[in-house]
Amino acid sequence: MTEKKVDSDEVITHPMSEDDGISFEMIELLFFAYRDFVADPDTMLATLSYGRAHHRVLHFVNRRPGITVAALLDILKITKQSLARVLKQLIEDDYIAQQPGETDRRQRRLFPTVKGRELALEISKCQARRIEEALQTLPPETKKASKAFLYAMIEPQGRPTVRSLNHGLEALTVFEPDDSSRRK
Amino acid sequence: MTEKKVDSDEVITHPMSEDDGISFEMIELLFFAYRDFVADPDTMLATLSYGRAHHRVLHFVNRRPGITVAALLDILKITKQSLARVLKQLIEDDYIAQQPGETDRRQRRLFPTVKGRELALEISKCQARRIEEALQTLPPETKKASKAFLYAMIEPQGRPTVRSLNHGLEALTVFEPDDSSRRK
DNA sequence: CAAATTAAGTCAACATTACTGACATATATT
DNA sequence: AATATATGTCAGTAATGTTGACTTAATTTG
Repeated sequence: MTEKKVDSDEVITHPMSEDDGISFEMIELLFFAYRDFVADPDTMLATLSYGRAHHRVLHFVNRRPGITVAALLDILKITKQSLARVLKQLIEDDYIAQQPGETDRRQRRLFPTVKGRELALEISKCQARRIEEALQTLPPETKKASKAFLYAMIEPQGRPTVRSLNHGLEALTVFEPDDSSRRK
Repeated sequence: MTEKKVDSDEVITHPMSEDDGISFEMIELLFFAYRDFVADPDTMLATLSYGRAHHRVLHFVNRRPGITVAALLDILKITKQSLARVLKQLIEDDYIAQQPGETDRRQRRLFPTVKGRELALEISKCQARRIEEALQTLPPETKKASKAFLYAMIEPQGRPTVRSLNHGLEALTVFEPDDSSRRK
């Protein structure tokens, strides 16, 4: 019966700290850095009544024009229903257009419109500016080291996707999984 | 009247790439790394029917036992209402306890219970493990460089808070703003 | 001391983003 | 012809966030 104590007795007053052998600093840096990192896009998109979800869809469609819905779902790790809502709006508002797949006409491939590309670039520029400004104040090797760290923080099975976005390995689930004759 | 073109004409087929002078790689690394970073806590807390919001409240209360509601709102940058909902549950479930402030009895200072501390530590350990595993594979200077980068990514006005969490500058809006006679 | 301010809680209403599960349609594949 | 796949859609629900107005209690200020 010692389970239920008086409130003032069971309370802990000393802070959790690095003494516990845990890198709280890094944990919190990730939290705060990411929070501020997405704040800019959030603000910009709010003027269009769009949210973070719209941004992500717009971004990856611009990074992989012709991406299929399935591949997009795989990147975003959200459900079809969640995607459908924001995608519908983006298409209605002419930021994204659909075209049936040439080889597989069940697919509805997603492409940015000119308007969509402009918006995506505007937002990315804003985020890139924050990154560049942060790096400016630091030694040049910081960028490489940070990239390596963030990359290692990603689940192994997600890493190929990330790489493919930057090195044009388009046949890697993301783009044209049918045209995989070139690799593998 | 050249604004409204046929769909197939106005579509953009080439990917946005680093050629546009923007570091998309870093942007996406932050996105994917953060997504996987919060996935572990999300999973653990889901078993308690808690979400990310609960985690954040629990975390900072453990990092700053005795924190006031106002200071917590300032860290989390959410509204009183959003906080109230999750805080109420955490108190009901005996993860967090309230005590009136000694000098200012309007305040309801928040403390972790033993149960709350245990949960917070468990989650932090999990996140720290991911960080340490990532760093293990990389040169030793990576940690310092990454910390510096993430720190520089935070809005300047938020940086003192981050530092205070790690260096016990408790009198910095976060903890005991009344008892500021000791420093300053 | 009375008035104003502050810390916190509460209520109502609402928006966004996410989820699940079931079902429909068209197209490919076997 | 039967099955599988890609996508869309519907209904219902949950978590998290917002705003604005109001209350209570305690502190500060004129």
